[in-house]
Amino acid sequence: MAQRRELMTGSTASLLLCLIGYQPMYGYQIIKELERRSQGYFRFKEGTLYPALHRLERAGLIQGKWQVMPSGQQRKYYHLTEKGLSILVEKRSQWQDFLTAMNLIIQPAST
Amino acid sequence: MAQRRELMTGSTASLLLCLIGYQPMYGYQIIKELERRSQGYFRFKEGTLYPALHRLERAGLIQGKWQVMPSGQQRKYYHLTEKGLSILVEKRSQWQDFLTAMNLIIQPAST
DNA sequence: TAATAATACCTAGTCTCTCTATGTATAATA
DNA sequence: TATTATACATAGAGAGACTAGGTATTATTA
Repeated sequence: MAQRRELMTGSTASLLLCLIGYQPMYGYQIIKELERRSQGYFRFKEGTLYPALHRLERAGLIQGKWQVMPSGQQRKYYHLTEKGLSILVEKRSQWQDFLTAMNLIIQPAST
Repeated sequence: MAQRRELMTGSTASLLLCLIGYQPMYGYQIIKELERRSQGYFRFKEGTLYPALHRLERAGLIQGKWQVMPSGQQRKYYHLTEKGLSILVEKRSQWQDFLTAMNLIIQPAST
């Protein structure tokens, strides 16, 4: 919550790839979904999300497509590319490694 | 390892407070201890560690004291301040919250 | 109906943090 | 004697999160 900013760097890309991996999503939806699924913990700012999405797209991990709603509203849906999927798999295992290492320090069993 | 840089931001302060909380330590020792305890995962660069220690000291969370070894070598031992201890407690619980939220996204149980 | 809130996208500039590269100095080892 | 390990330090580059601002449409509410 308050202190989240610090732990955020580096987790952002994983979170976005993960969500978009479930199903194609648009930016605003991602913000809401992240908040819902994390039970209110993640509250991405637009100034964080949109640049992050653009970075992922430039890197070829996701691809965005504009869609016009019946109402006339425009949304940019992002879906995972093949490369994005393989990076997602990689990032999941990196998260596990990081988690393991952190717990060795943060929750000490002994000396 | 390779990708650690990303996940690192924000965990550094917690790791340092944690280690120094176990016992007063000096910089070089912290690098070695972090690597040992994390079974090789954490390999802090000096350019990361020393500025981080200085930040923590400026913030009043740790305090450094020069000590001269019998050999003549100088080491700067850091110990936790009271404020540092309370922040450490806080950071431990923040880590738990972050971990919980991440796992809700990264390891989905359902929709 | 008018005002407000929610939806939906965007970015320039600031701030903070990690890392590279570099410097200094001593002790231990080959 | 030369090299490696120990021990500290910082300037500058690069990356990413956030603030603060902008545009536009739709839905709600007073």
